[in-house]
Amino acid sequence: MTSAGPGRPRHQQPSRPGATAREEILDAAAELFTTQGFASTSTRSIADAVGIRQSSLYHHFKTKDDILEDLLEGTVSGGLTFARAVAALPAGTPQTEGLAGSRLHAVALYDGTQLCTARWNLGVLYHLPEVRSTRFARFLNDRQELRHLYGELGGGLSATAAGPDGGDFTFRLVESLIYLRADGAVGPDSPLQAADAGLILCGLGRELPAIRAASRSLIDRLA
Amino acid sequence: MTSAGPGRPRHQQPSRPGATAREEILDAAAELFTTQGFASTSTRSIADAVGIRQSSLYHHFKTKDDILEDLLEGTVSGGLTFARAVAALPAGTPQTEGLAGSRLHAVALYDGTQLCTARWNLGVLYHLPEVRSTRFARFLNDRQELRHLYGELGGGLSATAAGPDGGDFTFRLVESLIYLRADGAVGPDSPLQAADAGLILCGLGRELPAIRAASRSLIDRLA
DNA sequence: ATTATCTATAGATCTATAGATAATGC
DNA sequence: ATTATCTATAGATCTATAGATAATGC
Repeated sequence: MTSAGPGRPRHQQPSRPGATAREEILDAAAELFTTQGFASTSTRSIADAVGIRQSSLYHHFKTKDDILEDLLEGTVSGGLTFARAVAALPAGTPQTEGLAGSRLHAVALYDGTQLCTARWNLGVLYHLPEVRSTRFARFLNDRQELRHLYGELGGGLSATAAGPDGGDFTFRLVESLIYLRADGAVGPDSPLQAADAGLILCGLGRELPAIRAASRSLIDRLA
Repeated sequence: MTSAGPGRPRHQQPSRPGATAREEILDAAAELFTTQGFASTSTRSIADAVGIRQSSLYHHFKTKDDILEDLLEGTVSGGLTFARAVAALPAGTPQTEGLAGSRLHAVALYDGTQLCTARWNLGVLYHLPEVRSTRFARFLNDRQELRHLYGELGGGLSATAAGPDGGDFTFRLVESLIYLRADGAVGPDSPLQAADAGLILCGLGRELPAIRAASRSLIDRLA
């Protein structure tokens, strides 16, 4: 299903989505890390899931930590790019801020949808003690920047509109979708309603339909 | 500083709170599990932190999993006992439900305070994939019962007063304190404000001072 | 020549058990 | 006799490296 490139044929055939061997490894690792845990998942079990030998992983990744870093980075990079684009738009023009909070809503909806619909619920790995180390500084920095952008976008809103801490509160509500999903309350099947549910709480709920329309147009333009 | 009981003297002296060796082990394990991760923490490092030999752990616990089970159970048992007592009170009498939501508030405040002030932030272990196994059925069942009690207590309230899902939403907000604390926004120093902050969002905020007084009296009577 | 796989293995763990030893309480 | 510790170790891992092999592209 994959690398038509050179090299010795595989010991076993894989049954894994992914255009390249590297992507198959990432997908298998994501499944095992989220269902068995990171430290409990051996490089051997990842390799088995892909259909290659344990040592062959090291042709694609330098260490096991590198696999996790790639996965974590992938969960935040899209949202960060989107949030940067939204934050770069001039605020207050009818198109971008026709309704107070629509920029914040758009970012939250984008992120929340991603968290709910991604193939694996990798967010459960965010708070692993292992991830706090400087080894994952790039991911941690990106997540921190995203959090700050929420703060900026929520900064101009009234206290009730974005919750007690402004945009930072919205950020935390969006990330709480991770645990909703872990408990089975939300999933790829019912993503948008849940993301909206999180936002209703922000006080944005009063004008949700109009805000939703405004934020959708932002997403269409920027995503 | 501990077990004055019989047995050979310890190889090294511990510097760990706890009236018994068992409690010292639990405290050391809690620190290491929350800061290094469960699977990444070896039984040897727990023993080192206590000042005993690795194999001596097995006199107090049958397996490493048993240590985790004890710790998890300890985070939920107090709140469950309290919630059962509150739910057993007749609803609607002035003393117990003088204000709509004060029973729910009392339970949430009790749990939230515990999550914020406990010596270690063990809640970060709740969503470990390892914990989902039947091995931890007792903890999982207790947490599920607590969740149901939130649902009962929130069932009679208006939708806005307890959030979109009733008490279940309050349950999730309270548990989100775990991640607030992991991010340093809340801790043993600023527990009650944060727990209240979580509740403001439930819509209970409107009459918070009066509700707080009613729930405090519940806590004083039952805790 | 480059790429991707394989076999084989070093070296470092890690959990749990077996059995000896020392201190106390009866 | 009971309790709590210790030493020693079995047996099973686990990560990462070294070097051989096979397929492709130039």
